[in-house]
Amino acid sequence: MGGQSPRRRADARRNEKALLDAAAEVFVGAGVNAPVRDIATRAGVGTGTIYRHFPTRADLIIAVYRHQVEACAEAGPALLASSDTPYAALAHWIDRFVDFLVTKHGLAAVLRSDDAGFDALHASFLDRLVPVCARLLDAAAAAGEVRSDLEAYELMRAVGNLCIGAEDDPRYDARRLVGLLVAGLRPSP
Amino acid sequence: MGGQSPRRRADARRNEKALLDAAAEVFVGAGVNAPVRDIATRAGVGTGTIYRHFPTRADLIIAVYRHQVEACAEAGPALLASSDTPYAALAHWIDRFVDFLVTKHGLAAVLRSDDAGFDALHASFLDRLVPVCARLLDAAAAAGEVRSDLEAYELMRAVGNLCIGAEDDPRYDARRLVGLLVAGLRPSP
DNA sequence: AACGATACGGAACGACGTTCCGGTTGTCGA
DNA sequence: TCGACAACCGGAACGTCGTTCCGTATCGTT
Repeated sequence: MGGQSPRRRADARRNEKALLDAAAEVFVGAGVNAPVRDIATRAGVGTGTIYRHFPTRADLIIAVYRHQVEACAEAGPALLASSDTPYAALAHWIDRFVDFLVTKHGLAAVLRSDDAGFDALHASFLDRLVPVCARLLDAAAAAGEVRSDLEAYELMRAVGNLCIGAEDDPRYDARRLVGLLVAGLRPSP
Repeated sequence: MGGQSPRRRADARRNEKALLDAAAEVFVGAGVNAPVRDIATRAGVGTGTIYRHFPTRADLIIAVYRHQVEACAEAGPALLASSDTPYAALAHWIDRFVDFLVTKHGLAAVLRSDDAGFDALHASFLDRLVPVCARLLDAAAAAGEVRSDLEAYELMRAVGNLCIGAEDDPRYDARRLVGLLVAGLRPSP
């Protein structure tokens, strides 16, 4: 991967960028489940164009948040190197992931796999982040700071689930609950 | 509440029961988000009839699971009386709640509030169960077994969220993760 | 300038939740 | 028993959504 194969037409490249920008704006206001037509209108293109560039809605979401997911992934090793203990690094990294999810309307809700069609998004995000989480988790387990019988995949899904619906309910503080879950990771006495 | 006010027509009562039975069957196979038309067909009625008896889909879901929610609510005080410690009672009760959610396809996913229109279901379930949970939580807090800075509402929502998508993913064990969360409730050392 | 490949726009399709209304059927008083 | 009226029913119809399809416009090249 690297070179964009044969070189596409100028209008195609222009429209792809317009769509990404429009989608990002619409997502902020109306959540990741905003109607496709709204995104197309905002970008000034037809609905057909959106599907030519992003075969499924999940592909569009992936593209919009690609950079942020990448940044989160890269923060993992950095935190491990700069934190006092592996457990502290894990806790901070998960905080960062939670911040990402909570600030994107409805993104967490779409991370769950049961809605067919979002498998691609599910896989894309998790494929990138689970190994990072696994490294932090393993380091903490090796240091005896957490129990060692939990998969990173399971932890990531749990954190994602805990973030669902956290945007519009002042009585529900996802950050705190994730903190509780992470606290529950410590080895039983 | 108690007496069904003026006494409805016989066919109305018959259809309501047929609808409840049909919905329960369809929910098992296709989840609580099964198409309304499927339920109407299975019950042998038109789609209009379903909305006359249950103004919104949430009302139908509430009616279908009313008995099980009630049973779960009643188990709370019983567990508190029969368990060794309040914390054990809380843990068992939450296990029971998790069993309920996990065995109903997609029910947990619909407990989150962000989908407008499911507010009624959200409120109905939580209004009944949050006080029960609060009593267990308070008892455990009073015994010094758990930290005391968490609302029952928040805990219930967290447990509900953790159960989302637990049916169709063998790599995700909601019961265990809820267990971890409950473990995280213990006071910090 | 002219041509072929490429990409565009938006009408069209099917599925869904929900509403509406003409026809039917229970119920109750006479 | 019977008629009339309110209650109730079925399913067609509407609006919204994601997605597909195809006639047309545009780009890049010769």
